Amino acid sequence: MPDEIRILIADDHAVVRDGLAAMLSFQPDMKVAAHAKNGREAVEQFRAVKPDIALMDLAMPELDGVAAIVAIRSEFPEARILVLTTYDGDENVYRALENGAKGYLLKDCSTEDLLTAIRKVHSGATHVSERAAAKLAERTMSGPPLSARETEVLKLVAGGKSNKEIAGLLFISEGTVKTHVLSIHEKLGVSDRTEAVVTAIRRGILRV
Amino acid sequence: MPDEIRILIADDHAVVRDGLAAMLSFQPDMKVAAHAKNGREAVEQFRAVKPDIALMDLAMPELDGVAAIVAIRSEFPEARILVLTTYDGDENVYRALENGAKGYLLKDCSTEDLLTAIRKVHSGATHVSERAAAKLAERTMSGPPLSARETEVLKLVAGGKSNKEIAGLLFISEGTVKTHVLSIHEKLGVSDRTEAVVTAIRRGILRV
DNA sequence: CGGCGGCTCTACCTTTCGGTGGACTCCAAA
DNA sequence: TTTGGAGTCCACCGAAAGGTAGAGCCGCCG
Repeated sequence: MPDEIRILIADDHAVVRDGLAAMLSFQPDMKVAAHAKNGREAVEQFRAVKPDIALMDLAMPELDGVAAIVAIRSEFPEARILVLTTYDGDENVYRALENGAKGYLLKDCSTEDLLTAIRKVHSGATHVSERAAAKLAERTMSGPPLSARETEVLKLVAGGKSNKEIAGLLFISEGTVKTHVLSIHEKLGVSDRTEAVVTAIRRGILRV
Repeated sequence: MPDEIRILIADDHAVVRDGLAAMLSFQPDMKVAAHAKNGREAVEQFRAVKPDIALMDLAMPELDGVAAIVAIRSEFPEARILVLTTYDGDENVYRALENGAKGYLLKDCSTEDLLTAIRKVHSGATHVSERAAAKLAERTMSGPPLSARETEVLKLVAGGKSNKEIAGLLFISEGTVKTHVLSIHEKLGVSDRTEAVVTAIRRGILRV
């Protein structure tokens, strides 16, 4: 059957994978071609079965969804990847689409939405859910992104490190760390390190 | 058919609900009796259909899983509720079981594990996954729980409030706030407010 | 080439936090 | 009834963080 859509499901939750597979098994024009429980497996399976669509969660161990997208698209630039994930901050939406995902759906969408999205992406279109699009707009609105160094500092702040400890770990002066922390405050629109960390977690810049 | 297990699925993600339903539809001895997309609906649906088992996620809007468990069990003390959720801190495992959940599974379990757990709980036994049990042990090990007041203070700390601001909001002195923050540090095993917030989020004491 | 942004550093100041060591009430459990 | 924990308050100290105002270096892009 030539019009069958062959699908790769990548999600670290077995019950979600199996549930999706069971759900898709009712669709005559779709077939689950492979499963993957982390990003590494997703890349391997993509290479092995060359699915028409990859349904990809973002929060996965070993290699996260964005990294898997990057790896797959560097090898198969035509890959059609549809992100299907839970509520994630704007940063994840941005990173996924920036790296070539063709669609972005939240898991609270309906089955019909999912099937529609799969067919749309398979036909070459893109599909971003309203809420994901809203998050993207949010991210675009909310000022310049953190630099690599700032993100590095922020991670250590989230680990409860003091400015002095961070300075030691990064081989820079405590004053420089303060400068970074202050520009993090500005960019995130907060005024202390605790709120900075919470905001970053909520927006998907940091993981817990 | 007298041995059919009638199941209520409560999860805020439609694709997860539908996926689980599709998966369970392959089991001849099980039947999905109702769906609920939040805690309030879960209580209503439980009352309406009186399922043999409720499969309950914890992170839900309107009324969270634990609150729904409390409500259902106050009305139906014999209710058999099986929690099926993603990685959650030890605090959630504790609260769910403390309030009468009969089982606790993580979503990364296999389909067989889930079916086994459903049958076990239906037969009157309890079923807690290894990883959930490990979290429970962790919680038991990690000292006394936060008091209500301390949790209240911690929420405000997570909101980026200073001790002085918290004092104003709670109508207590700044010194008292400091006392609370210090005992939060002790109980969580940290030494600054930022780490306290991150630890609390990881353990499920605070939500982002 | 010139400008801009990221990264680094310095100096100085004020505010906040972390930590110690108390003290007093109230209430519940032993 | 006594003990203990929670919650409230106090005073004090040094350390850390927040904030300001610079400055220099480097690499990229117009």
